[in-house]
Amino acid sequence: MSERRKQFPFPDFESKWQQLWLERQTFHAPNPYEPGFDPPKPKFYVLDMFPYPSGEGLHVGHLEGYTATDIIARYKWMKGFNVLHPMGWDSFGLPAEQFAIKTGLHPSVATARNIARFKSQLKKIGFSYDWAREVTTTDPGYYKWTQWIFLKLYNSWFDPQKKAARPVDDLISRRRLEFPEESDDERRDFVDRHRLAYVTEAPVNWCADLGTVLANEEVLDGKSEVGGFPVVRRPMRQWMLRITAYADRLLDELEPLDWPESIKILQRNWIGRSVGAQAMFSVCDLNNVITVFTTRPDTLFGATYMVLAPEHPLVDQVTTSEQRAAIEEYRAKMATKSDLERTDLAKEKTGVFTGGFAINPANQEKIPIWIADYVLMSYGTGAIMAVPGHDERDFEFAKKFGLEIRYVVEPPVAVESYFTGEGIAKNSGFLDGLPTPEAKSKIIDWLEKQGSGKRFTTYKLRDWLFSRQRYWGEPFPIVWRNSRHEALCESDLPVVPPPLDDYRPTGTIEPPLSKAKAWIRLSDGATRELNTMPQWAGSCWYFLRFISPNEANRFVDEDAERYWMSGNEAKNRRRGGVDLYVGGTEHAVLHLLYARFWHKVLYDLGYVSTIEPFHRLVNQGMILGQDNQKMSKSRGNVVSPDEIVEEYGADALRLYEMFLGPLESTKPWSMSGVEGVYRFLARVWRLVIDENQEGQWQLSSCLGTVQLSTKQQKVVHSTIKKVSEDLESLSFNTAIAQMMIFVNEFTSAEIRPVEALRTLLILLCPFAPHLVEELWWRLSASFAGFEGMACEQSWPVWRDEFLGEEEVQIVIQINGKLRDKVTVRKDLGKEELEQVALASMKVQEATRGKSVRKIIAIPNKLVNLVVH
RNA sequence: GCCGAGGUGGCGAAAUUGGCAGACGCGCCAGACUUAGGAUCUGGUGGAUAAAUCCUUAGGGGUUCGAGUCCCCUCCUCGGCACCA
Repeated sequence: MSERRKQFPFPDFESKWQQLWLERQTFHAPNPYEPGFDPPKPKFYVLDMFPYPSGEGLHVGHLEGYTATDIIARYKWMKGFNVLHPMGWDSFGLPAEQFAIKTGLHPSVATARNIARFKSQLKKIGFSYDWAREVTTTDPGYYKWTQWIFLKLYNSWFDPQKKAARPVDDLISRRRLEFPEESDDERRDFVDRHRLAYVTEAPVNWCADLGTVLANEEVLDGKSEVGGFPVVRRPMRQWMLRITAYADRLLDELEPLDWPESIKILQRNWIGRSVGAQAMFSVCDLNNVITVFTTRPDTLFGATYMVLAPEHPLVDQVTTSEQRAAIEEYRAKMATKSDLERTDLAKEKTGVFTGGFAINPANQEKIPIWIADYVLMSYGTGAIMAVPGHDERDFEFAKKFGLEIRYVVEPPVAVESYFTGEGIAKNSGFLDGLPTPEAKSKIIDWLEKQGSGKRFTTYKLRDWLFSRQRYWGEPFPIVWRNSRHEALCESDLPVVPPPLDDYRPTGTIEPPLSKAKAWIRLSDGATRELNTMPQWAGSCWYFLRFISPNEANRFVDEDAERYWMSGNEAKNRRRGGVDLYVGGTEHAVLHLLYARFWHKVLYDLGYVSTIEPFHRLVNQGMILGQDNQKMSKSRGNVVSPDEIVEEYGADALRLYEMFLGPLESTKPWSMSGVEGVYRFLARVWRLVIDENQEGQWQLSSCLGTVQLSTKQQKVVHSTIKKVSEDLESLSFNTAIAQMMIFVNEFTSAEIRPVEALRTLLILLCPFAPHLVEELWWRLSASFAGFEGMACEQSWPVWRDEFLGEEEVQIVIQINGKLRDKVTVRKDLGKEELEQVALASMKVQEATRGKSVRKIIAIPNKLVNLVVH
């Protein structure tokens, strides 16, 4: 096929226009105070999720979002906006390093090569990126500022009163005032416990095959998200970021964002705010209490036993000597099991009695304390009060081990076994007769008065495990001295990783950086932190660096940040952010949550002007292979953009990416579909260009400057309207369909009015920019109105008076079924419509011998006769 | 199990406030032009039927003059979470 002559000569002109756009800096957006900056112009920041440059290159799935944003960017330029549309590379992190290990190439070499490959692929598609703003997370000039932001996190704490991050210095001086007698070391310990970036020894997700720990978000079903290797829990000393401090703000400030509701729900579920109470149970014969969290404090009188997680610190003390052997056996069994195995056993409840008892604070009854793996150490307090009458899990456990079941809530309709809904309290002393919400509130008040409980909110969200035992990541700007961590000065940034030849995992928990003996030791005896940051670090703020990628003195230029991130509502400029952010759902709880967290910290400390980074978010759907399966190398169904550009051209690729269906939905690729839009582009070409006897392309002889017919006028203006409106709602597929209708209409015209073609070319320009520029340029040789480049024309405006006709077709129904169609004057009144309908021959036939009960007439639409 | 998104011709899909179901494209069929067609142009194309007509938006019920669209139930597909107290 490639031997065949192309239907239009895209190979001759695509690179020509790409070069011209570059040379003339057509899509360079000036910042405030820069030459060419035009203050009255509105701004528009349209952003893609930047890729990590893998060795595989791009496939057509990546390009769907990129094409959509490019069309919007070009459209906004034509609408008179100053458009920020940048691209860069998320080049640190596990995938890049795994690839490097596989191929034996140093990550820096492989990364540079992959970036070059990705960039040339993107350039061939004619995206209007402002390449002067390109950023690379592995560039020292970039990660200097990633490290700088880490220092801000390290040197801040979360003030619960203000619900905001504040410099840790404030905390130190405050502490000094409050506890003047405290030693420096004690004060440091206190401060270190409050930093937003802190070190802790905690059970973490260790993946031996990857040689690193992983964040909760990176572990799926007990396996690593990258590679699918087994992950086990083990205690290790790690860096954490205190994202949990922001849980409420991450939830509440999510509400006003223009994001898909489904993504908001994913984030809400991940944060998992749960409102209830803590209650304290004293342990019999021990001077100790077990604190539990419950969302149903109203069922306290129904708590007939307690369960501790096997790892709970009080298990040892509670266990009696008779039960110790059984408890130890159970705990040992649990310790060897991975999280996956533990949840797999979920079908059948297991557990062991500790021999110990606690006192139910509500009724002073003695209740047994068990341990069971259905109680998780990582949630709530790691201990529960079991209410088998009103909780499914407690019910199953109580049934299995013959524990007492007591019902304390009367359900609205009688149920067997257990009832988890709301009802009326019973068998609950002073709560009896109260509906659930009132009972909850009353028992909490009572607990608080007794000093044995309080209102409490728990979250599923855990602090963010921020260190990795990897080579290819940002080094921490931290050194250790006398087993204490210390921040480096800003002037020491960037901390550049040592040029290791052997950067593979060590096979132990020691990070690869431990191999760089000389790099580790500083002259003053301090040693460097050996962990590196996770992949997500660089992507937490890249959208800010795009604003001023070469700024040397600050992570982002202040004026430029205020300009590009500002909201469009004058009344609330804090409600700003990127105007349109397009990317896949896979980042719903990882990147999008982390980036929001960093942004809020930067906002609190006064470094950025908006509380949220991304005002409007759109998720593009996945593109499946032609076999309806997920595109993957192993299935052999990957479609590369290179072959499409070669065969059909960049414009056909762009157009098909948008024509195959709505942006948000999952849909399969089809090669014959590509041919379809390719044929459409060829029809546009032939609308303007003919082939002469010698086989050369020349302007068509059918072109002319003639008056448009009413019908043509209507097609032109309804196309302007449809394309404009569909672009605003990102309905690219239907916009293209309308342009096809336009072309079908004018293909059959004897003389093709140049004015109409000019409008079509402008509308098509954001979609198929190369073809349009070429035709525009060729037309400019013989016709007026084609000065400059097509992409610099202003967007056309439709006029309603050309949309309508004097006559409209009216549908006549009998009992809701279509019986006839008539053409009448537009806006004909109801009474006249009824007369017209009754006069119809078909209606008279159908209603003969029957009575017309009712007539519904909707002007310009239909008449429905109800007949018996 | 829970939460979310979906289910419309042979295929990808359209369808303001409920108002002609299937726009547009692919595929298929026929014709034209051609030495030729895997190019192009023109016409046709949801299903059943000889036809008038009837049926048709996963399935069932409901509201309505009128339902792809609103309400209730069931089934299926995809995505997320998963003993979260």
